[in-house]
Amino acid sequence: MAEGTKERILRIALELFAQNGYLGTSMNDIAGQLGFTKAALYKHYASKQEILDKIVERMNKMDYERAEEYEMPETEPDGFAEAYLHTPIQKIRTYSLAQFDHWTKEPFSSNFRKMLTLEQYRDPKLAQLYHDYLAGGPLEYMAAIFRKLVESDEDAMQLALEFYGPMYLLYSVYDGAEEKESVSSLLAAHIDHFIARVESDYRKKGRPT
Amino acid sequence: MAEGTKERILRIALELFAQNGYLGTSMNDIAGQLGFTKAALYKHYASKQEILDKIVERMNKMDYERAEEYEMPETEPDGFAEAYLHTPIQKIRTYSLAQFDHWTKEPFSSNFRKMLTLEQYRDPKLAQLYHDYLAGGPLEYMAAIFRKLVESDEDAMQLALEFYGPMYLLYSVYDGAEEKESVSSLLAAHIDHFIARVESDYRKKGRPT
DNA sequence: ATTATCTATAGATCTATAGATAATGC
DNA sequence: ATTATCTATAGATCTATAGATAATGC
Repeated sequence: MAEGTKERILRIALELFAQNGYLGTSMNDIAGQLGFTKAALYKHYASKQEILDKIVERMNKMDYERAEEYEMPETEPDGFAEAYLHTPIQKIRTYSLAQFDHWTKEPFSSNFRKMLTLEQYRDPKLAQLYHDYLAGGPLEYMAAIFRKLVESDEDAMQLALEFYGPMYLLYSVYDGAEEKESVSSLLAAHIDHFIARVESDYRKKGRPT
Repeated sequence: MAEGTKERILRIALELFAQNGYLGTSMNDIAGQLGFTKAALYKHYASKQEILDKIVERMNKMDYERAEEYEMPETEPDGFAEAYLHTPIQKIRTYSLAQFDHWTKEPFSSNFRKMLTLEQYRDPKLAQLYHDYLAGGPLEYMAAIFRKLVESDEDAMQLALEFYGPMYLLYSVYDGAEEKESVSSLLAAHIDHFIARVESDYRKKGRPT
C-alpha cells in the first residue's frame, strides 16, 4: 500500500521538527515541503499540536512492536519479569546493536530521537520520553539486567554505565560523523570488548559463564 | 562589582534559551523576566542574535580561563602539546570531576550546555560548539591522551569511549535527577573504577604505573 | 448521462505576536 | 526606561472550487 497523505505529513513534519525543532517549524514549512498550502493541513490534522501527538503515538506503537520482535521484555514498575533474570549476554549484544541501528539508521526513529533531544527541556511529556527511550531508561534497564550478574546494586549500575554510556555517546558522534559506518564499528568493538571483560571477571570469581 | 544590566540580560536570556530554546524565547519573555519591556533590550543589544552571540563569546572566554586554571593544555590542530604526552592519571581524574561539576552545577555553563543541546541541529555554529565542548571533542581529547598508554589507536579510542561515555550519559541523567549529588557520586565511582582497572591491566603487561 | 456528494486543495483573511524602531518622559 | 507603532509572520478559519466517486434516472 502506498503511503497516504496523512502519513506523508507525519513523516515530513518529523523531518522538519528534528532539524529545526517544533517551534522552529511552521505549518507553512510543512505544507511547502509537501507541495501544497498550509490550509490543506487542517483537513488532515486539527492543529500543529495534533501532528506532534500523532508522531509520538506512532513512535510508541513502533517501539512496542519492536520490543516484541526482539523478545526483549518490557520493564515493569517494580522490576523485571522472571524470564529476564538470566538474560544471555549474546541476546543483550544482538538487541543493543539492533537498538543502535534503529535509532541511527531508521529514518523515522532517527528523526524522532533528534526531535526528543531538541524538545526535552521545553515539553515535560517529551522530557519523559527522552528519559525512557534514550537516557536514564536504558541505563536502568541494563542495571536491572546486570543486577543478576554481580553482587551489589552499585556494581550493577557501574556495569550499566560502562555498557550504555559509550553507546549513548555514539548516538551523538554518529549524528556529526562523516563516516557513519565506522561509528557502528566502534559500538560493536565496545560491546565485544565489554563482554570479553565481564566474562573474564566471571571466571576469576569461579562463577559459571 | 555588582552585575550590570548588560550581564543580567545575558544571564536571564541564557536561562530562557536553555529552557525553551532560542526560537521558543521571545524578546518579550526576556524583558519580562528582567522586569522591563522589550524595547529597552535594544538599548543594550542590537538584536536577539547579538544576545546569543555575546553568550557564546562569554562562554568561550570562561572556558579558556578554566583550561588555564586546571593546567590542561588545549588541543592543537595536529595533536597535543608535548607536555601532555604523559598526563598523570590523577590529573585526568581531578580535571574530569571539575569538568562535570562545571557543566552541571555552574549556572551559566549548565544553561549553556542545555542550550547547545537544544540548538545543535538548527545552527551549524552551535553544532560545532556542541561537538567541541560536549560530544566528539572530549572523546577525541581523551583518546589522544590514552594513545600514549596503549598499543593501538583503536585501543585508545575504546578506552576513551569507556571513560567519557558514562560521563556524557551522566550529564543527561543529572538534568532529570532528583538526587543530584548521587549522580556526582556515580561519576566519581566510575572514574575510580576505571583507573583501578586500567592500572591493573598495566601491571599485567609489566609496564610501570 | 445527470445529479448529488465527498475529499482535498487554493486563496483570502482573521487575530495574535514576533522582532524592531521612533518618539517621548524622567 | 516607556509608549506607540511598524512590518512580517505565525496558527487558524472561511469560502470557493477542482477532481473524483456514488447514487440515480432513462
